Amino acid sequence: MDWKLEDDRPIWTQLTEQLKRRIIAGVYPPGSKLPPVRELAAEAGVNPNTMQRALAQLEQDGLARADRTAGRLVTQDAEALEAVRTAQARVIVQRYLNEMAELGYSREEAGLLPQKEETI
Amino acid sequence: MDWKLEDDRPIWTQLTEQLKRRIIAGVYPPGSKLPPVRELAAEAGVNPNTMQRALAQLEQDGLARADRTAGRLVTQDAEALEAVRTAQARVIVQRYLNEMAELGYSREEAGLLPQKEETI
DNA sequence: ATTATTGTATTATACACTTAATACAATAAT
DNA sequence: ATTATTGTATTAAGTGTATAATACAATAAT
Repeated sequence: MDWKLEDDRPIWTQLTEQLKRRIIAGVYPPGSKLPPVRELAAEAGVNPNTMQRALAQLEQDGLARADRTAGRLVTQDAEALEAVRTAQARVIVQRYLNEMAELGYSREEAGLLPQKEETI
Repeated sequence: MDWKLEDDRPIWTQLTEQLKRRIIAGVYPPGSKLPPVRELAAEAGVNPNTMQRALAQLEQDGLARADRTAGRLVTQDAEALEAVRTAQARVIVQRYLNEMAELGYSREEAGLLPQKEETI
């Protein structure tokens, strides 16, 4: 999974999102140690300050906590992770349906398109 | 349809998107005259300069053109409008599927959820 | 004990976005 | 003819984002 950054939203928010996705997807398993800020920043090609900000948000969202010098650990609360995952999914589905509705697609059309997106 | 503005992306890009949606949805029919910049700006609660920028982008995308003092007219090319609509839909569907995949949902799950989003 | 690694903080700079306040040119309305 | 309306341009100020360059404190590694 690469670091994909668009330029229309603050980088640090996008970094937080992608860190969340990696944690949810098991790239950084519960209880494991995250790579150091500087390393993550280098990977993503951003300034360490920017990655630091993204990690601070991750921490505020309860998905990791810093141990000063021991590094930064992913939360071990598997239920919390699953809760985040379903919450994210709900947001994504709702936004999808909303956007399609604004384009004038019916609920049925919007519901069917993701299964055969070649037909669009 | 209200002017919904989030604060994590430039306002002018969001305004352009919503103007597009209104045109596609027929709020501003093909060939019709758009409200003046100042009026649109007042409606949306933004600075006229910001709305001006959004309209300039709309123009660059070929959905309207300005007549100096006669106001700004929506394109009459209905086919172009339909093309924009399907292009938008394609983007939305693809992004939806991509985001769900990143959360670890299979193609089938992602395709089914929009039809019964209550189950999430 | 010394060194390296880690998270964190600070200061300065540059840039894009947004608002505010005007102003101008062209033409529609009167 | 005069006025109002329209799109457009300009200048200034404030804010948030991102980078760059350092520095510090705590502790793991040696």
